[in-house]
Amino acid sequence: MPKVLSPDEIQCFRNRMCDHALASFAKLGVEGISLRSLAADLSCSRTTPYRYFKNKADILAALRQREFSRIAGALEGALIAEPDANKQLEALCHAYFRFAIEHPDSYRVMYNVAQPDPAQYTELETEISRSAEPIRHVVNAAVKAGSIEGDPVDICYVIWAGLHGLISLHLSHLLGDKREIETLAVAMIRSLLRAVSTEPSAVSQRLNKPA
Amino acid sequence: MPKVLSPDEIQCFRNRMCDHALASFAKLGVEGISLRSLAADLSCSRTTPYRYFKNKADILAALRQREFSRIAGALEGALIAEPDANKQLEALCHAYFRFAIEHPDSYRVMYNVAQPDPAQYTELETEISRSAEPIRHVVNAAVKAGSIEGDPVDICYVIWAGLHGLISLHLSHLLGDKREIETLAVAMIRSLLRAVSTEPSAVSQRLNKPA
DNA sequence: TATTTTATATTGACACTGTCAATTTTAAAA
DNA sequence: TTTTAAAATTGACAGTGTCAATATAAAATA
Repeated sequence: MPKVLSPDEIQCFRNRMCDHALASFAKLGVEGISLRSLAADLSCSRTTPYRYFKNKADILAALRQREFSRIAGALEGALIAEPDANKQLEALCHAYFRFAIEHPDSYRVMYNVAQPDPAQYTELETEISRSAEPIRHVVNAAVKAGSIEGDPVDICYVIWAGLHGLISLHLSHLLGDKREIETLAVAMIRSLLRAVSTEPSAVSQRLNKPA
Repeated sequence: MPKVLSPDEIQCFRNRMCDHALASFAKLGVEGISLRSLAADLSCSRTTPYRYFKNKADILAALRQREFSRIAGALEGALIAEPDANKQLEALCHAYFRFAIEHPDSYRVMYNVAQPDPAQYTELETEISRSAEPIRHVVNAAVKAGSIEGDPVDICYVIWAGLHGLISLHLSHLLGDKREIETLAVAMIRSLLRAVSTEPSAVSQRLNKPA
């Protein structure tokens, strides 16, 4: 009988494909990169990828699932043992920014690429919601501890949107290249914590005054 | 001699093309819509658009320029005569959200579509920076009046990012369809004003407590 | 070892795309 | 009515995603 591909071999091919697709999709968009050129990168024929992926959109979904899993892991790793829930939240926000700045292609593929039939890829959606869990967890704890106040879901969304908005504008080169993104990230995190915290003194500093 | 197209006729064709391209590009992306199908919408031949646009990317640039001009006009119109700079800023933020919610396709085309050779389209970039001017103006006035404190550019970016982030997540259906976007918008604006304001009492309310 | 078997890989083919060149149409000027 | 050149159409080409048909090669069988 024939040689059957082992699960490891299949996973290896899929990973190599995702590796090559990551930078390409992020730079030129999914439609800007041909399946044929990706196949050439892997030194295989034009239709070989069809044995490992259903179609081109399936490659994108696998890639996004991998990258969402990656950021989820990074955020889970940033859940430090720290009694002060506000400091925990601050560390988490910094970890979110750090991942986006260090892996801009990943972030672009996660949020800036149109995914056809998103509801069809349940494992992708699982990783997406896993990536949101650490913030949910810390915010819930902080609300229970009383260090921040309000509807936890609203707070999560406001914080997430603040982080995501700044990263999104930065990655679209809309923030003026002279501004240091790290400085803006610190300002944004300080603003968000100040907005939701019950004790203004803990994060009392305002945005930097002009130099 | 021949019939020469008047500037009005040229503008009319370009506008009709942008009208059809708006919803199409927003829904399926630029590469998901063929120039040929757009031409069919206009009941003209496949290559007729090439007399009015340099190429497909040029259609996108013209469309984005038009939509950025539209939001710029909306924000300029929201610059109310109001002595309280914080209320002015709040009105402007609401106008920003209102435009995005009422014109989701426009917003998607403005921020969610990869524009090839962006630096080449100077008139587009002009409209982009015009759309940012009202916020800059109000923030500068508020800083001068002392009602908000900090580096004006940082503050503009933080506010813009907060608004944009929430809209971006909403338009990507990442906010949970049950949440009312208007509620979240109010919460976000309140958070941003609270974050930059010098007088917490003016915008003292925190995010809504759970129901 | 030689043959069969069948999963894997490749090539062929098709409809479709963006864009240029060559051609036809058309309306105003002569 | 004829001329003229802008405007519109058609032809053509390389390139795309994807399916069907074919070729390859490795493992199981004889």
